[in-house]
Amino acid sequence: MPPHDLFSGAPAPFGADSAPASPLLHNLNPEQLAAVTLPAGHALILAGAGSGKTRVLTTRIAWLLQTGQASPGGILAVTFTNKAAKEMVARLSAMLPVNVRGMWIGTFHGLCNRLLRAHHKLAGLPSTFQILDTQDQLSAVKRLCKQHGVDEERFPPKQLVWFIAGCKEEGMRPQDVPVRDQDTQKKVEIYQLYEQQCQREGVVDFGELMLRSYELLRDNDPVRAHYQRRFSHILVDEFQDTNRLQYAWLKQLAGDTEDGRLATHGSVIAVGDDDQSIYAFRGARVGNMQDFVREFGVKQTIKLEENYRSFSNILDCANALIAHNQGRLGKNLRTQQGPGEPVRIYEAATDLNEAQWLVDEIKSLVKNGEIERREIAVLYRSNAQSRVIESQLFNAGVPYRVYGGLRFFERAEIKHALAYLRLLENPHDDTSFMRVVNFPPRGIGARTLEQLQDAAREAGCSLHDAVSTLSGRAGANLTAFVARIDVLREGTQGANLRSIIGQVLEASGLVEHYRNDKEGADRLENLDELINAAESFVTQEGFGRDAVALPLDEQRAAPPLTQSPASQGLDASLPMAEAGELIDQDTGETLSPLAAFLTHAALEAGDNQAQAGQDAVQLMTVHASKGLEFDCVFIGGLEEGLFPHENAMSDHQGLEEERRLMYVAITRARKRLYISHSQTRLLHGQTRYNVRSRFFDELPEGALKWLTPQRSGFGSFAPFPGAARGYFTPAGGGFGHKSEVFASPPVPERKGGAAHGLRPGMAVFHNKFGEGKVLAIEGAGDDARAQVNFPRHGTKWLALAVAKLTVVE
DNA sequence: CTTCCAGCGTTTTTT
DNA sequence: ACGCTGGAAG
Repeated sequence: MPPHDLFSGAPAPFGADSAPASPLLHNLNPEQLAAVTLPAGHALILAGAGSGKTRVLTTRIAWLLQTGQASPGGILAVTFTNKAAKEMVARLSAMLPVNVRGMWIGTFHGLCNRLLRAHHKLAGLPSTFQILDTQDQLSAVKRLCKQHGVDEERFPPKQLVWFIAGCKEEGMRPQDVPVRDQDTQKKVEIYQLYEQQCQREGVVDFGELMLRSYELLRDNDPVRAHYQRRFSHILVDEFQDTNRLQYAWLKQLAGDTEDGRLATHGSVIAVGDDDQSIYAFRGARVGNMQDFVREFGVKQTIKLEENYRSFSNILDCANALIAHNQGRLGKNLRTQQGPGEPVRIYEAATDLNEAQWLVDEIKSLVKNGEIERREIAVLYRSNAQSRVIESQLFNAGVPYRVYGGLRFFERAEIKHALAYLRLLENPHDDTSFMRVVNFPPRGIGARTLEQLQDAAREAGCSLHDAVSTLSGRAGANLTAFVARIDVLREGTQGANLRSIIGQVLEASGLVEHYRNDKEGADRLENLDELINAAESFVTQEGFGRDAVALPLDEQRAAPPLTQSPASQGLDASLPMAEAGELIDQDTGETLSPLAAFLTHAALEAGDNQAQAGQDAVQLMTVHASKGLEFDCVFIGGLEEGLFPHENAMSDHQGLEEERRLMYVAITRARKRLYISHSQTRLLHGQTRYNVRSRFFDELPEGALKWLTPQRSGFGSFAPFPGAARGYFTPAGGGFGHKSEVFASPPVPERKGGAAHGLRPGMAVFHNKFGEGKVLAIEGAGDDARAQVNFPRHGTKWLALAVAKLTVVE
């Protein structure tokens, strides 16, 4: 990241200007201005897509500081992603010459980490506690299952991880989980064992980070009182994505509950958009917005409805679509821009054709110089859809970039290196121990490790400590391994981060191992990159050098924080100026660069395959696109069962979330939007016949342009689109042989056509269920199944070899 | 310890 | 269809 330009903002004198005169407030619309200059108190800001939400948040902070209503130390701004937090910091720095390091701006987990580092003793954690990511957590659970003889068939570790994370998100410790059945009973037992294991090893998972710091605040009156008094202004981004625990955490910081009502200090500003709530599946609770209004007695709700991103045809689509959801807080996007181009709809015969059309369209857009490739995004509901599109882009030689996949700190070789580093910090981290004890291979087999684990359990100690209790030949290699780690720890005391990592990479044998591996070149490169990452981390975080100078006189701006006798002692021990550092509040010790770097690696897994600088088409899921914007957006696969996804279609809530997802997708586009679907799609190795998505019927006709003839109702298939325009000339690549599809009827039939003769949209009669409509057909021959909706019996999948269906004319 | 193969799962994802 | 995981064989 480039260094923050602290002085590019207007050089406004602090606290001197009256609010409206401040250059900060220029060019804000009335709603934005109202939100930025809200008087102290709690408020909800309903910020529509593209309404300048981040700008309002950052300007609000800047305004609070500039007018002397708050000092940097009094601000807490919390986001979900590191990206959002970084952007806030960057924009704020550009606005004001302010010491951003004095402010608590970060992700929920980042801030929790900071709290726990500062009060690790009160939180019951060792100062060296390590953070488990999802991979680590899974392997910890697997290890635990093996150790305790848990039947992994009945209780798949993945499911257990999900269960444990779910409990924590709801704020539940094992004893809080309601046990209805034996299965739950067992899971709770495993949850408890898992907790004990983590505690013994000094590690916390992401959920624990949140839950533990919530409990820290809840159970320690002076600590809670301190932070409540300190953070006079709390701002929450993407509030609709908060889960129950995060909301409870915020309540702890905001004030105490007195006879059922929240007695709060200061102000909490929650910014969110219920229409963009797309993370219910991971515990997000939109209901927190209503709860917030009720429990905080919110008087002020401000809606930001002016959209600065898209032309009105696009917004009309978004508004019309989302209007089909019930129970919204209510919001309509508007723009001062004109209608712009119509939203283009395309129907393809096959997923391959859809991809070919898309690539042709992209090529001509770029060729005409209308648009840069990086300003074109292709969005899809599920990752599986990217494959066809990628192959077509690749064939056509169009540069593209796919979001998603393994991130830097998640790669195996990086995790190996980090495991060694973590063992230097915390030798009792058994997850890390197991990861590298025999990697690179050093003759420590499964048998030996079983013995070691038994010994450790017997002695109630870590694997590291159990090694010395193990005697005989089996222990020799282990002893050497532990000795190597311990020597390394001694030898790197006081060394700088770069040299520590360098030594570890060599001494661990990782470098040599990958050097001997003929496919290890990439991995070596990544290990090199790890050293670079550490180097730039040290520079950025200001370890070993002075942090940015403080143009803002904190003493002058600091509000009276030490007035309460109850918390005076604590206040004295929590120096304001050091808010940005990770400081042990018991010893005053700051986190070592290595410890800080390991924390950083765990909390921020790095970019998703950034090939920065390359002018490439952007491919991603709709989820991944949230918060981004592009001149031109393609949304593919708008088919029943895919978007809305079949797993979400059955219930009302699921369907509404799918609709919000589509809303998010539409509102990514600035100028040009394409929505497409295909009659057939290859999924899991089978051709599926799909009906076009119901979402098409929820868009306003006037804003659309159908690039292919719109079929009237179901069942009648248009002549194959685009063939006359020469779209499907094989490009000479590996896919040319598929061109025969073009000559065949729009619905490609496998092996001489479907014997059953059914097509989606057809009306059929069933002896038991009566008349119904065919929604989809899957498979062929004896495996062929049809999804049929019967008005009286609902939607059913019927095996055509068994079910007697007759076509109704 | 490495290599191979069978079996499994396949909506969305951040920390 | 396909890629990853884990267990068994070499």
